Amino acid sequence: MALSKIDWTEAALVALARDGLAGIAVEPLARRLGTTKGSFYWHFAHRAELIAATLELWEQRDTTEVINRIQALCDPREELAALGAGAYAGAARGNAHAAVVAAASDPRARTVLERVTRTRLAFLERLYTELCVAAGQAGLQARLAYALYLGIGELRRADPDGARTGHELDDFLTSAVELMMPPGFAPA
Amino acid sequence: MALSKIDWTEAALVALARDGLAGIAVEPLARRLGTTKGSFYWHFAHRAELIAATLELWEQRDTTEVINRIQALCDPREELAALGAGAYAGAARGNAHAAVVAAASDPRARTVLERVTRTRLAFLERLYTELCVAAGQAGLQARLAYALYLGIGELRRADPDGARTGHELDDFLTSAVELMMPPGFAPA
DNA sequence: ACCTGAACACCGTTCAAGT
DNA sequence: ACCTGAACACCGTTCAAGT
Repeated sequence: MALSKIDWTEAALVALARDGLAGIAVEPLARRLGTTKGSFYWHFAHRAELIAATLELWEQRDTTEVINRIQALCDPREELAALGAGAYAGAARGNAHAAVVAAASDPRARTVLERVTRTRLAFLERLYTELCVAAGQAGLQARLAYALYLGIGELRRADPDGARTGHELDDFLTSAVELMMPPGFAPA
Repeated sequence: MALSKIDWTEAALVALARDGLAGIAVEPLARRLGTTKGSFYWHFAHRAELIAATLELWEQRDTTEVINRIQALCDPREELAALGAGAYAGAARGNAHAAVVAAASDPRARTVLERVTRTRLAFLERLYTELCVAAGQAGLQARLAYALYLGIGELRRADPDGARTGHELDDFLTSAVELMMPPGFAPA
């Protein structure tokens, strides 16, 4: 039965996380969707259009929607703690982010990645401002926290079994959230 | 004139950093080296063999040799500070690391990446032990520092112009090195 | 409106033949 | 020992033809 642009884009997002930008390949996707390449070229002008749609979908899912969910907590300390926990859990869910970073030499990937990065940094900076960090320091604090967030995810992907015991992992995440809190604030 | 395995592998490492695992492609490399695909298949059994050689070369350059250079400083605090500075500078030099992380679903990439990660963590853990961090804490400290190190690099690749002024960048790196120092130690 | 199927160019791989 | 050049399979792209 008839496929839509969305069907192709969803499948492409899965492929992006699995095999990087190169994984967004028309023929393999067509096979997986049980259709032909000709079908694809009805919905999209070319592969580049699918890539653009996939990057947009990734931005929507992993940035726009995540920020909305976190903001619903309405307590800056809890929001920070949730981000700290999400750094590790999120890395398990998918490595689309890793794929986009690796593809940063591609102008299309770079554009989306920069927008996502700035949106996330701005969100964090606002959080620190709400936590009464001096206006001049909130940006620095945000960058440090975001670097730690990114690194936690990357470390997990690089060495999934690195923390042998659940206890080690708890200590690691607790310490990470502590580092993300502004001085004088206990984690929520 | 006659090419060697090394010539191909060096070119492949450049391609890996530029275009990811998929960038290690026989025909484009042959074109760049001014030769034919047939030449490649004299030196290598197949593309997979070139990929393996490239990952080994990456490990050698970006882990083995880096650790040797850092260790030559012979002062744990200076070594940590050098690593902190290198986190940012290194990200500019190449994103082979990002390519390998993104390719972590590939068993060959994952194997090398895990070995590199454990080697680096063990090096950091020894550094913290030399800095008199309690034996039970050095591992945790190492993981936090390495996550921050990775994240700094990834943040730079994601948003190269994020720190508008050189002053902002200095503050960022100074704070990062401070976070990497064990409590009670001033940066070198 | 949506899809199939055949065509062609590009890259991985093989291999017989050249120097 | 090292390389060329032709061959073939796979995927991006096009397009005429089908429902």
